[in-house]
Amino acid sequence: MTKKDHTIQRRSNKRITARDIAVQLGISEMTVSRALNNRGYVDKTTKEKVLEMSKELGYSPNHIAKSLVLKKTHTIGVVVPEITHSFFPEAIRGIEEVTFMAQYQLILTHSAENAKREQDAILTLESKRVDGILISTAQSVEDDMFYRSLIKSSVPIVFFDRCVYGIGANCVSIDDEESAKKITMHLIGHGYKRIAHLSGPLGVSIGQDRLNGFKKALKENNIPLDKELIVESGFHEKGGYEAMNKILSLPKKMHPRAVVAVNDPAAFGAMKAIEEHHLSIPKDIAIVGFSDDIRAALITPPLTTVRQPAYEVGKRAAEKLIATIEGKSSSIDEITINTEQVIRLSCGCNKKK
Amino acid sequence: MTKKDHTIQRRSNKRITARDIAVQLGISEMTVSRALNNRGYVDKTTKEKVLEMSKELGYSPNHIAKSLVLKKTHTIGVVVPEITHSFFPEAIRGIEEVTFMAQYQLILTHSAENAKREQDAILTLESKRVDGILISTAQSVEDDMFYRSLIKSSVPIVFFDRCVYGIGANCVSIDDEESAKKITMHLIGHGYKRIAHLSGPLGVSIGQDRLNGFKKALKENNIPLDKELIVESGFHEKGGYEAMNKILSLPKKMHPRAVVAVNDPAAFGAMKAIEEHHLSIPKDIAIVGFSDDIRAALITPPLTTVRQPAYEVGKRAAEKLIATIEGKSSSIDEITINTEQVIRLSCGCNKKK
DNA sequence: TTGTACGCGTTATCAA
DNA sequence: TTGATAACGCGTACAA
Repeated sequence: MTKKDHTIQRRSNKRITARDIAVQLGISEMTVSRALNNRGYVDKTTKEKVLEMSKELGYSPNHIAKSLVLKKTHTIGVVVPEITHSFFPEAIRGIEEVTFMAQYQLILTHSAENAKREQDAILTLESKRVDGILISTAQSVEDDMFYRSLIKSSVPIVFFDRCVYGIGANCVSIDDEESAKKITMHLIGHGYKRIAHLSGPLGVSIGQDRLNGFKKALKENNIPLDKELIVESGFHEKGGYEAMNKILSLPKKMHPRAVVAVNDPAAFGAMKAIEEHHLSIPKDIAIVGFSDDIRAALITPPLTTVRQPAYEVGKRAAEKLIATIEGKSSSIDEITINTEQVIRLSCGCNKKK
Repeated sequence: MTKKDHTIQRRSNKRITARDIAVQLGISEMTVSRALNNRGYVDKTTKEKVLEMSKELGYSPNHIAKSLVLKKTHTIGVVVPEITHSFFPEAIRGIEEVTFMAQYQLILTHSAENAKREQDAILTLESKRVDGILISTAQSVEDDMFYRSLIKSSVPIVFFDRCVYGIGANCVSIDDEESAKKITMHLIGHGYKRIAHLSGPLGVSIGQDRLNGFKKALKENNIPLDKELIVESGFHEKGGYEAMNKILSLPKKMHPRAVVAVNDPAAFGAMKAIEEHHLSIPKDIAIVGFSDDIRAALITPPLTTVRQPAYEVGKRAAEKLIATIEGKSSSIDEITINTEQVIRLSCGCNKKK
């Protein structure tokens, strides 16, 4: 039991356990456990010895064993459709800030917009016994059933950004409908009447919501809805480009005077198409996006858009999840985060007023 | 043991275990385990029954318990300094692709460029018994000692992008020095002689490496090094702006004709400073960046830069780590990934040739 | 082909 | 203030 022994003890590459410390000190594992976790009564001297020996042996507590008995992993699963979508790194950052403070780690999974992969990820997360899961769903949402049984399971869930509604699940998202309505109103308020919409995939809630907001704005201003001016573009540049080309292939007098794109990448694609048709933005066609992509301010002309506070969404979702995990919240909430309009040149609204 | 019983069995919100399945079927836990994992001999009929009952009860295998006995978590820890740095989402995406294929999950931690937080993260990852760790270090690297003892521990480590050299660790990174040298050579090749460098923090390897590459290029072309033209800007826009202002506060005839920025954000800041001095890019001062930020192509004038294959870096690092974990690789490698020059207008090199 | 005993590293509980 | 025992859910090794 001399110092030398301790050194020798390290020989094998086996991990040091609480038992090793106990044996070295000639005490029981329980005392070691208590000393290391400040739980129950431990003699001050004993405690110091334990701490010292723990350092000397390079002890690293085994959280796996701890989790098994405590039934708590201090781990949260995060499922996102596409890590590189500029929105998600920001959102993850918000999540991380909250979970870091609360001492949870994050298992990050990426569904690649694939429902099957998403389900597998969630199942794995359950098997890893995460304490809760944050989900932003893939585009190809198939069966509600999976989510319905999921929220009945013992793992707390909070959806963020892309939610599944109507199944009694927690959700933190942008007020997509309201925001889309407002930005459309903004165009209308500046005299535009004939307005097109490049919509997201209608299977995804935000695609549907933004379309609805667009429609509501028209309706409230008694502007008739022209179905040919609503084209599904999806969330990417390519889709925006194609959708806009489709619209521009209409007879000239049917062209829109303004375009509301479901998001900025789609708007970028559309801008390319508009330019290729030798039309000017915003003189011939005004355009607005959605998301305040980092490129929006730099493109020519700078794109008017709706800023989504991604960090805030992630933060609030994580807060709600942790509150639920720790029993401080039992309600089911649908939280919406306010957006902010960023008026730039692409909508041609600066001059008119 | 009738069907009815199974349903009743679900009452409590306790998790279903292999034992529950065994009891329902009147067999042993081991048979259940074997059936579920396709290991050893199991009667075909028995196996089917187990699988069916497993589904019926909604069994989710407890990976925590599994990990404890198998001493393997199928989890990899990732430590990045700043999730939102455009480089990292890409790199994580590369990591994710590899680990997904190999059936590992990712615990993502973020050090916020803080060495202390990074160490805590690594310690926690060790306690969670991850099978390996991928690290991109924080700017404030303090003691090698921590890393030295880390790589001696039982957890395989691979550094990526920002490495700690000279301690015998695996590393996958950009050939920073070579790339910086090449882009500087490119400027020199187009007639620029008086060239400034906005350097990164010299405590970080990439800051040091790029500076060295810059110096080498000058040296090989017998261009004298002017210390006043090397200013530490750090990695952000603000630092680039300030550093450039410092340079522009020199007497006019000491101004550089070209600038090599440590990365694109720093270049953006510098461009702002140059414009505020009513100087034209590239006519008065040419500039090049490093990293091919998503904004580089859109800014005016478009920025010449060095594209870093972030996805590739992440991918290779993950491959090396998994190979090490699974005993298919035991060498210590320093892998460098080639970069690619993206020549745009900011360097004024297009016209001259 | 199936079952039994034991161990993985930790903590809760109760006794000393 | 400390220790012995059992348990968390699963897999290995061996026996049947």
